[in-house]
Amino acid sequence: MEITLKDGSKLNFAEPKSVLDIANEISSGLARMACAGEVDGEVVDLRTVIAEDVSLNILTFNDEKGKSAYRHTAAHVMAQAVKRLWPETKLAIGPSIEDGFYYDFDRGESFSNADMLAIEKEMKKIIKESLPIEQFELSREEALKLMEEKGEIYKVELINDLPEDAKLSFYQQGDFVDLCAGPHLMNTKAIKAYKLISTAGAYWRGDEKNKMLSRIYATAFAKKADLTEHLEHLEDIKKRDHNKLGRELEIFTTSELVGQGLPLIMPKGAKVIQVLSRYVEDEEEARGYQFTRTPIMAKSDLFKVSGHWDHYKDGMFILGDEETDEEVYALRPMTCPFQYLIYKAKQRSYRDLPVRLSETSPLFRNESSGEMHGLIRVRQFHLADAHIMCTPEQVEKEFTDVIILIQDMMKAIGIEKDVTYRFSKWDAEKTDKYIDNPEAWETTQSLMRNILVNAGLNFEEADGEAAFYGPKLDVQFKNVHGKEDTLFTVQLDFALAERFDMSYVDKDNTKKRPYIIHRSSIGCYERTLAMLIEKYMGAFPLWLAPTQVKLLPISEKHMAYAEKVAYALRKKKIRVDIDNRAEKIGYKIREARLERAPYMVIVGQEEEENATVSVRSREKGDEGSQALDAFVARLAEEVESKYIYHQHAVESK
RNA sequence: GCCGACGUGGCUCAAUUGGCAGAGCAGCUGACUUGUAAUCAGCAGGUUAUCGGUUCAAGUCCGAUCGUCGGCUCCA
Repeated sequence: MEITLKDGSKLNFAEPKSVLDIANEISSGLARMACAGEVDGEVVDLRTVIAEDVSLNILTFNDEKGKSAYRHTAAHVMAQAVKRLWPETKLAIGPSIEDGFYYDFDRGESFSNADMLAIEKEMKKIIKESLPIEQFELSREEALKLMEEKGEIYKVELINDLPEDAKLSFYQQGDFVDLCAGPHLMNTKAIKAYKLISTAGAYWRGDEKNKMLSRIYATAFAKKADLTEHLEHLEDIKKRDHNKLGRELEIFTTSELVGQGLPLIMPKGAKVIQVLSRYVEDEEEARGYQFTRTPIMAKSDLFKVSGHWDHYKDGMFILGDEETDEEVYALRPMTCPFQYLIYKAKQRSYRDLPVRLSETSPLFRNESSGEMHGLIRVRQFHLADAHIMCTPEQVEKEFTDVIILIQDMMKAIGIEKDVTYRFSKWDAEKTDKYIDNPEAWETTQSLMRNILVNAGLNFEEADGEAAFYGPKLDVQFKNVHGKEDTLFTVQLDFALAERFDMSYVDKDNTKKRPYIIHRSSIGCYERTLAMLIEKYMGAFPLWLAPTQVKLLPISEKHMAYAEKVAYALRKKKIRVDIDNRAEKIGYKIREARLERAPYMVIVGQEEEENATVSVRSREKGDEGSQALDAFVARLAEEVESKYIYHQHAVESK
């Protein structure tokens, strides 16, 4: 047989050989590093015997899939340690994940810090014992018998749910056996560096109706130094956490008196949001949006028509008591029905379409108590929301224009490379979650997929992530903890025009249903602000910075000149703060740096005499002195160039 | 909502493991009038998240509530 390696070279063998043997043929060093193999693109165990011509890639810890096999093995070692310490513990599942691995256990109680240390210690023993890891397969009957004997009820459930013809693969190391498709390393001693990170509750099979198990998150690396680096990285991440930094920088605060999920945006945070929303509204207006202002609450009847009452009543703030009151109101969880009624307030002709209605909407959602997180998940927030009512012929262009708008917004705030796109579809199984109209779902989804493909977007598809009334394009962003959230969304709604009896009169003088696109441009301001804090570690780009110039007079004697400089800057709409305290200049600089001020301007006797300023920028540090006029012009231009960037984009279309 | 950890001046943290709540920074007042990452001195600031219990005695132990954090579930 002939084996083709990654670099194109070929090896010939007369006898069948395992992946590990072949790795050994290449070099003993590679064999030591090998975690798994990839045969004709399929990941296989090192034990897999190859008997025919294939292309083979030996995977090490440096390959994602090799890393995954390595960590999965570490997960088995951890599970073995837990079983040794607490034999009654039942095993659930233990996969590798992005930065490590976890294992879910049912021990009746959760793991304490002391338990975690004990587990780490036991893992060390298991690794030292150099237990060979062996793979074997069983028939369904034998597999069930083995797992039942061991009392592994979760494994029994897993086996029963596997298809009839599934191979039932097991891995064994010493006294420990686990149902597992692999691949795995050859011996427990291969695990060099590991660390238990945290414990958490997790529902069996991710269903809240099931029992809550105890999950242990951990990680493993091939080198100790890499583990240390990873742990340091985790510490660093905490420093950019918007929830900590945002409070330190006086962007927002919270109060127990106000309540959970109700952040108080402080002047600096409010300034960033104001600058952003002015920008967004100007951009939208330039692209043909009209603005509305609609009530923050409505009678329950409105939400009953839209269907939100059925789907999300538990998530709404309801004013009044349905049992006793004649009329019940609710704070609005979304803007759509209000804008639909504006659309319906007059007769629409095909000539009027598309109608693009935009609003910076305060919205209220009664999120469950465990869901709130800083500014990312809150109970009151402000969405840059809009609804586009258009004809079927206009849908593709309108949808594509929304994508362009969102991409322009992302460029403006500098995050276009930090996001991923998700095409969120319905799930035919979950009939209670989605409007039951399979045909409409299929038509709308294929229409949307075409639009996304034509727009050249690189997107993943996700089942069961759609809105109840239609599929979505979600723009996803990962926060510092690696948790993914939707930042922006565009939705194709095939259902609500019908429910609200919305129409337009077409060329042929018949009434037709418009298509509706729901979209946010810059998303919800609170969440976007959180993302910006983490992205820039509080050092906002100049045009967004709450304070653009921090003016630092050398002493109180130079306050008058400082005021003059401030006036010159403010005339150009540059946001200036003067530090007029009787402190030394070094002290003032230190504080201005901690505030992340983009520019510091130092003025003293020398500057006053020559009508100059001494500039210190966030990027370059001390830039020396410049003529006041020149500095003002430079800054004004730097801010302006950012702001008008996309206006040009519109004009050039 | 569920699992777990946590809650001491604005912030960061002490308090001999049940025995007088304390420090630094920030704040205020005064002095200094300063040239590129912390000037000096003084003052003020706490019903230890809240409520209840155990005890001669509770920041510390127990219970409930509220809130924060990490997960799970959910996210129109």
